[in-house]
Amino acid sequence: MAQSETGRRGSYAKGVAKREEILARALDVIAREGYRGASVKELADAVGLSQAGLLHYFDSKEELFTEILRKRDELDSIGQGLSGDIEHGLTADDDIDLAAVRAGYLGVVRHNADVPGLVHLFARLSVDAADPEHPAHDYFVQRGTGLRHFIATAIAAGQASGDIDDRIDPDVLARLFQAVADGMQLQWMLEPDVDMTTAVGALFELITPRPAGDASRG
Amino acid sequence: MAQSETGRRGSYAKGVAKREEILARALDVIAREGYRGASVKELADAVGLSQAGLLHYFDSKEELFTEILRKRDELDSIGQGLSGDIEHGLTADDDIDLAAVRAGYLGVVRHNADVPGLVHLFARLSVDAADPEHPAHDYFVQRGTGLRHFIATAIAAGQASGDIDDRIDPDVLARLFQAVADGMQLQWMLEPDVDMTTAVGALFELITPRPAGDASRG
DNA sequence: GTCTATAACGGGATAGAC
DNA sequence: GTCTATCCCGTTATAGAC
Repeated sequence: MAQSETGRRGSYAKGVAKREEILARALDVIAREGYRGASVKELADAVGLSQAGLLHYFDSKEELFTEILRKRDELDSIGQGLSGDIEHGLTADDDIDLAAVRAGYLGVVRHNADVPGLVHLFARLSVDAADPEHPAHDYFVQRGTGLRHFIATAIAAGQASGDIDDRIDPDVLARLFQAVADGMQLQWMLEPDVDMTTAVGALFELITPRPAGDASRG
Repeated sequence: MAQSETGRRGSYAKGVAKREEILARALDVIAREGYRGASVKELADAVGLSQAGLLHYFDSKEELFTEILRKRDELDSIGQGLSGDIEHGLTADDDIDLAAVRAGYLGVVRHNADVPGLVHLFARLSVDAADPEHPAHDYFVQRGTGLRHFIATAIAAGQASGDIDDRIDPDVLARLFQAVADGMQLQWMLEPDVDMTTAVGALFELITPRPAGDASRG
């Protein structure tokens, strides 16, 4: 248990910076070269450190990977600066609408196509983190909660304004959205030709009472 | 590469039987005690063989696990005897309706709650199998295709009879269903309290034009 | 702070006895 | 057909030099 926190002492500043640099680099490497049960060694090579050198900054492999995920979320989340919000509960509930959710989702899908390794890592960890003992368990729980809150808020707003079918509870619908996102991701990993956009677009269409809903809000 | 096929010679009969017994036993153990990156050794112990003894029947660890999954599918698939159909393309397309899909799904959900280890193994492998080189890759592709075909057929029928919203292409909807099933499974693994049924019920509700659709067909 | 070297372990696979 | 024994590999983690 070394410096798991973000620099509580002045002299840690350098170390923290290096940590960040390592994470950024690792993210980059995994994104491009893929994650095939990546070992600390592999990552160390990519980062330009020895295995021991890398573990100097992270207490264990699992902590390292959890940090990588967290960093990824920090960099590109649903919108642009959503990630902070996801973790702390959203700040400005009002200017969230389904168009934003949709746009954000499309952006993520587009981006993910460029970083298959990260997607793989993410999927892998989300399964492993099912174990309550796993270091990333809480991370995934919180991430899911925040994400659903974000979506549910948008849905509730849409229902209030009559744009969205109000038969379904917003929280339930949010779960549905999350499930579809994760599930389609899985299908895409298995068969990269599938178009995640179509399925999600269908879901959007299903929740709109009107027949033709191309974009924008009513 | 030993006897990967099902008994091509008479004298293999015993071996095949033993294989089956091993798989059944392994399934049972994983179901109850969970799958935590299970090793061949662990499984061998559970089955009452040595590691080498077990590998006498399976060429590699990965083949073993793929076989386990296949066996699971054989035993409990969506309906009762669906699995064979899934693999070979459905036989009787006519008597499939959404009620059957729904009932089948509910059955699986209920059953899965009793075998968390299997669910975990399945999820783990479906991620790993994204790699085209993975021995279970084709299995998952085929399984998905069959499953979606099954669902799409039911949907198409429902649309024809006016029970289902016909805005969405059946194949796309089928993907959506699969995604929801997989995605909810993931959420459930992370937080066992979530009720998979509710979300899927919501999806069913979304695709029915009518407000109150409790069960049965129109 | 970073390296080399190595410990300590566990994995899957294989050889060979029975 | 099954076991024991062993091999060889890769893993994480640590000790200690620089």
